[in-house]
Amino acid sequence: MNLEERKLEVLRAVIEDYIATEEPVGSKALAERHHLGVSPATIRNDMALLEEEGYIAQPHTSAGRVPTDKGYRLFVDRLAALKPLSPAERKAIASFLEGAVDLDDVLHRTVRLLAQLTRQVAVVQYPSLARSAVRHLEVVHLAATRLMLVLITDTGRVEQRVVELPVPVSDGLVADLRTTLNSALRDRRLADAPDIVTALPEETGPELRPLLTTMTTVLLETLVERPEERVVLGGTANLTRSALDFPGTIRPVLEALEEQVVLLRLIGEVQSPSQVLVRIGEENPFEGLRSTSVVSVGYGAGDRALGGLGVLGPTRMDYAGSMSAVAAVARYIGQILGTGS
Amino acid sequence: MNLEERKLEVLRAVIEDYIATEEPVGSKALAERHHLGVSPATIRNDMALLEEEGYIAQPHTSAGRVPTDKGYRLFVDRLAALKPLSPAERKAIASFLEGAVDLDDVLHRTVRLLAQLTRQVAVVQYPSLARSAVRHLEVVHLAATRLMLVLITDTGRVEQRVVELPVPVSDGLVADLRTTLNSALRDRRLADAPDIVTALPEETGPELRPLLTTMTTVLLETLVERPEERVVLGGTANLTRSALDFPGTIRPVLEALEEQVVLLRLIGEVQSPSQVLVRIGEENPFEGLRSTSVVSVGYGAGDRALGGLGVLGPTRMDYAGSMSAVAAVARYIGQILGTGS
DNA sequence: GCTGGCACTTCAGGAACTTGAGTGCCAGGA
DNA sequence: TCCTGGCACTCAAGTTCCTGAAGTGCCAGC
Repeated sequence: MNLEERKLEVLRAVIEDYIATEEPVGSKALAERHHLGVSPATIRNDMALLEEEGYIAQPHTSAGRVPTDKGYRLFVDRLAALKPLSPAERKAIASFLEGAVDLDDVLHRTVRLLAQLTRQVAVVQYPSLARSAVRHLEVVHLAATRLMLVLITDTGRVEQRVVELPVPVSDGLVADLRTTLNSALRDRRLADAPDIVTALPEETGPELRPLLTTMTTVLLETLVERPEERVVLGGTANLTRSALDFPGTIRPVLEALEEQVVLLRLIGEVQSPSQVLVRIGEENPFEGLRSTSVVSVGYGAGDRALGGLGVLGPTRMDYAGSMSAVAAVARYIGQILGTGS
Repeated sequence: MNLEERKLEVLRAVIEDYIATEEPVGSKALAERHHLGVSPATIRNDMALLEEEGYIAQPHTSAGRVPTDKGYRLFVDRLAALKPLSPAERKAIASFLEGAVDLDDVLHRTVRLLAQLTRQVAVVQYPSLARSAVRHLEVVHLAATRLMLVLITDTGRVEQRVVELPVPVSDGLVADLRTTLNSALRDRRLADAPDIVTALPEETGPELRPLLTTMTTVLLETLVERPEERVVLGGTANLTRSALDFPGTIRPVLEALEEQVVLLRLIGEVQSPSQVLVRIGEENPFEGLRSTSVVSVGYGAGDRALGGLGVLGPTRMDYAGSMSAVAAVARYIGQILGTGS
């Protein structure tokens, strides 16, 4: 084993021990717990080198070493093998999710499952509207001048908007509207809706045209252009597992987690399924999350990403385990939503 | 001012100062900050009496006094006048909630608003299905043997269930089903649905009967008997405002807040609107919430309670302010949902 | 290039002490 | 009968000091 290899082994050992003990790890402890085949003194030299290169640091002179963000990064990139899940974990995933009754239910169960598997904070994004396809568009005639537009997607999302009309409309006209909208949009992606819909009024009779225009405008504005992206959050109690993880308090973390915008940027940015993304400490774009890491992945049917999910925890977290769990759960959810429950 | 009156005044003063300073309050400080017209020595005597009766306590011999749960209870019952909201607060409520696009949006805004007004954790329950009325029932023919039942209530809730059928059905039959269900259930409360629905099959033709039975069974089972009660939570970061509020950690509190069941029992139990309920410390039915207080109230249209909302914080909280805020927001929400947005 | 030895640094924890806030009680006065 | 000022007492919190333990860096020797 040459110097470079051994240094990497030492880094791995430092990280593993630090994750396990939550305390700075010294050369002697390393020599005892890992059979590196060299003496503590040699390890000390290697550690001095690793520190020079910025992979580990000392909280104070007479303490052991602690991995830096850069150290974790190297670990994640080169050293962390995805561990296959235990049979018990696989079973937990399956049993946790069976019996879900609708989309809300599936996602709430998922977030609990992830939080439990990883013992971290879990975040699951609702399937993005833009990337979903229309399964059905219903128009409900609530009152003479009031319609409700109900959109049902192939991923199980249901969105509704109430629309006030300038003039009363008849039931017959509403039925026409329903037929027109459905035959034009069924099974099409919402992302494609703008193009499809703008051509519609020209193809229809003059009677339907104003109503159709009103409704497609609502559809585009509130469901396609400014779609309500939603996320579910769970396991926040896990933030308190170790008091040492966060400088001072968990307050900034909780505050960041309250912002949907933040959560969406963390796990909702377009990600291909099966490509696990890890953001470590300072790599995070948000002030309050500088001492946390985020492990996220897209989920979807096949290569079509519907949304994202992930976990968030202290930089001192079990990256290998989290990455495996996140990937496995995403695969599972992709299947469930792909079949259109 | 006789002894009893003065004792109450002293209790009020202790509570007010304790809430303001977060520190045990002594007789001298009280005499200075409140013009009670007596000397510290006299206040000391009164405090000794209040302590004997269990309204205040000493953390240790040489410290000032701290209110007990019993003290807060007396304060809330006899001393706390609802403070009228400031114009700024009224304006905040109105502007926060205008422009909400659907029910989810209304409730999410509400929870943020409440958390911000009270600087506590806020909880808002979705309008209870059982207490809502049916605005429309839609049946979507997804595939030959697969229907989706969509329920739209007058409070804006939309629930859907996918139903697999044993045999294929025609579009015409589905239309019949839709008409039958709607004419029977529209504008009726879901709580009354069981009675209405059981009589239905007998009144219909033999062709529709099996389908109708299947669908009403689903309707009753998943939407009436085991309805999905939901809540929205916000402002958890406020738990960290003062480190002293919770013995040890906020962990048990966060854990309790993750349980929908717990939240529902806290704010969802049938409450009449305009009757603010306060649960103080040990009065709470949950282990993890023994050092928190919950201020809750029902909201609804008129005297019909649709759901509950409230805030949760340390027992050392501003009861008067929280009660006012909770009541005002509930009134506002009741109006919005009553008009059927 | 590795190892054992050694001097050095720093933190954690405990003991002893001081300080200050606050109390309880009592005797005297309205 | 009730209030007040005075006084001795108690206890937590902060300060200082000390010691032990853990860990390092460096160096000479193999």
